[in-house]
Amino acid sequence: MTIEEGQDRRVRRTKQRLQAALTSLIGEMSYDKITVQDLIDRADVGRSTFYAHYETKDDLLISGLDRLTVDMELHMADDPSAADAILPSLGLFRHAAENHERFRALIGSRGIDLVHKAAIDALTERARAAIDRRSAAGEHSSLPPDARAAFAAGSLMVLLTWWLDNDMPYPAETMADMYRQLTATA
Amino acid sequence: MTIEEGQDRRVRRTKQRLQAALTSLIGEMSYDKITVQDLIDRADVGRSTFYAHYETKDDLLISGLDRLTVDMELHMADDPSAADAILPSLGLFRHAAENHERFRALIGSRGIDLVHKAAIDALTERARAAIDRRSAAGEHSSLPPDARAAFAAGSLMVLLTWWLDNDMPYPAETMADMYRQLTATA
DNA sequence: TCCTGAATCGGATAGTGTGTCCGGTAAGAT
DNA sequence: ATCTTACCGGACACACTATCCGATTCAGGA
Repeated sequence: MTIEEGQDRRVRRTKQRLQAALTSLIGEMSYDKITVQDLIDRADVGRSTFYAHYETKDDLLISGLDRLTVDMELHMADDPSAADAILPSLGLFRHAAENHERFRALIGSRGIDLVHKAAIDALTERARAAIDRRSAAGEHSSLPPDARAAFAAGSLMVLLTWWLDNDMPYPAETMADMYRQLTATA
Repeated sequence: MTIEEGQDRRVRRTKQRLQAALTSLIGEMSYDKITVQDLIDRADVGRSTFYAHYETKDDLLISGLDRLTVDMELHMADDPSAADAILPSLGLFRHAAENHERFRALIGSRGIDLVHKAAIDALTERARAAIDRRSAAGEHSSLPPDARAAFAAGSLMVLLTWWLDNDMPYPAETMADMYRQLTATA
């Protein structure tokens, strides 16, 4: 549930504020230390108002996640290698580099597990589609497609996490190359 | 801090009880729903007694983790392919198959993130050592050892997780083979 | 066996956070 | 202008945490 158009202005404003409060707070403290009280204080919104829109703190987080995954998908589509790779990683690495503050807070070993999992799910789905496309095109692999997809998505996240954790010691292009090399056999 | 020898019998008994209570409860409900009250009820131990030994619930969990990682290491050492692979996976897959209830509760998408991370850390360290050994033996790789280690550990966990989540549709041997194939270029 | 110190009990307590409720108010929609 | 809906804000019941302390039990050495 991203913020939709056909709602009362007040509703949009409130959701907007809460989302902003969350991202702003995530930058300051670890996610699980954030309380609902913190959120409504920062958003300057009444307590009951929060619960009128979201069940829990996690709910608010997940609501905002759509944008993240959509963004990821979007940037992966721009990748010049999108055609031949199961998961075109260059666009993703570039996107992560551009938004590294946000990405570091959300993904990575100090990130939020919920987000991490959501990202993996999105990537797995994409990988699965690419694999099916390939096999429809006549490519044969002895490995089960599910496992290949899980591997492709998981190992990409592993590299991305490592990269973010280590302050991005290489350019996005190098990372994409690394990923391609490491998963060449898949 | 595993349960050590040189302590008062009562201390050992208490810790033993609490550890048992935790593992037993993990089998019944998700880890984050478990409260300290649940633990001391199940262990039949006073509240203050719990806090005399552990700071928090996580503390208790982490204390018991040593055994898990040591077990993993142990079983990986028994692996016949231990010599030539960066991470010998067969022993691990077999060990996971034998204790699949426990492993499913701890690792995997429905598992406990803390445990997952601890396992990755242990594997990464092991992989790092193997890589250093190789490079000392004259092997050259264009990829940074840190990244290789993170990739080896992470992708092994990905496969293990996928395997456990999907009710182990293949024997451990097949999984180990899969892992070897998928990471052949590393 | 007896004694001493340590561990445990158990119940009280302060503190924090959650989630719900409701009457009153303010702001949007038509 | 009026009707509708969202919001406020404070109160409330509840759950869980973490600490404390006097009383009790128990382990292990003399």
